[in-house]
Amino acid sequence: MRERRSLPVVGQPQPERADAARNRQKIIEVAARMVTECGADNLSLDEVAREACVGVGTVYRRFGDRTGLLLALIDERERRFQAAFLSGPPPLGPGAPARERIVAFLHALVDRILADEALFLLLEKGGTAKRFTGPYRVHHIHLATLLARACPGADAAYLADALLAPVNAHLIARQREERGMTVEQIKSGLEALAEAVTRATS
Amino acid sequence: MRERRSLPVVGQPQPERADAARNRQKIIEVAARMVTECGADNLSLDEVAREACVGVGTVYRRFGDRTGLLLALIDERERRFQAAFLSGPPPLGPGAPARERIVAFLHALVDRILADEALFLLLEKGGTAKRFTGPYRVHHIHLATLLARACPGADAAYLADALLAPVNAHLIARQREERGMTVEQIKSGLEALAEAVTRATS
DNA sequence: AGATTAATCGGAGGACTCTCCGTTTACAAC
DNA sequence: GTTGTAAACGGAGAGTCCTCCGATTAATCT
Repeated sequence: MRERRSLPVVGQPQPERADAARNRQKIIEVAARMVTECGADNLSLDEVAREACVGVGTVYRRFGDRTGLLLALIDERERRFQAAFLSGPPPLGPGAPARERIVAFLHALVDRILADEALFLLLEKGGTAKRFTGPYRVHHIHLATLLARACPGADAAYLADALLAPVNAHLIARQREERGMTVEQIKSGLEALAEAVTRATS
Repeated sequence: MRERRSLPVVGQPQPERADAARNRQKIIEVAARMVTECGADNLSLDEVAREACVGVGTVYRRFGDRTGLLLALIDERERRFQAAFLSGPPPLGPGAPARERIVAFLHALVDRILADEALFLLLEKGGTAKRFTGPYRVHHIHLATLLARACPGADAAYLADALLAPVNAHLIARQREERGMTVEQIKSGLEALAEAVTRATS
């Protein structure tokens, strides 16, 4: 047993080996292409591996499982979205009254989900574990913070879950396809909900 | 080509053949037992078929797919629940003011979901198609009717979706396990939501 | 350069869902 | 009984997800 070759830098996650990084990139590219080409629910990880010229094992080591790959595909747009509500211009970002920010956030979230609809549909099929692990947690914290400010005394954490629950790819898809609702109608439904909640407890 | 042997009785679905009925029953029994014994997420239809001494094809012809079997397992308790809110004693059944019935319904729905928690968790993983095909549709119609009475002028159909959305096995499981909420806390969160909605638009 | 070693690779294999279709069987009519 | 036929049966097989582990290789040390 010898000493470690180099001291690990705390806080800096060990950088990936060159081949690993290359493969991660290639897998993401191939998967993204296949999703836009063939629709997302037929996305087979075996096929992704084949098209990317790597073994199946490689896909799973890099991304853990199907859900992990989905989260990676969602990542880029999601970061922009998060930047927008955390530090962008009002009313989505800081600077506007909490109540307005809540409505702006819900509207933007609808658009966000529609932009990656197929991916979110797939994501929502995964087990509880990861479904609330990715973007959801961030959205929840943000909304709960705004709600705590807009309605002091209420259970902000619960209300955040309750407002987030109807903004869900499966439900929205069904409202549009089966009940013929437009995006505007959905947004104003959410707006009414948000206003009812913030008015009731202030 | 000969005439049909007997005239089909309109409205009465052709009765199942004896062997078919027997197999359906046996499959349901076996599946129910396996769920209570081994937990529900490890329920393999191959294994159900083996234990029930039928071919896999039989399971799929009887129930269509995994979700179909799940719905059949849920069915008995679900019927009792529906009878309770459609024609049972108030405040859940008819006779109480709409606003009270809404709260009573949401509370009862939480209990309903917890009673068959494992089954509902599985059910929610299925695609959009069947998830909104089974109990959901009935719950939605009922709640929308009550809402239309309690808040005339509002979009009752949308509000029903919005109130139903947070009553969802995955979310409730997470609220309890990860955030340590009690069932009572969840119920009073829902109650606050329902009151905010019905107050805002009346 | 050459050696060392831990990280990475890749694909065989197990378990699962669901489909297809040739074979068997329940039921009704005679 | 016998017979005809629509319905039901059952299991092989295709397509998936994911795991495991021996072979390979990138990065570092001398």
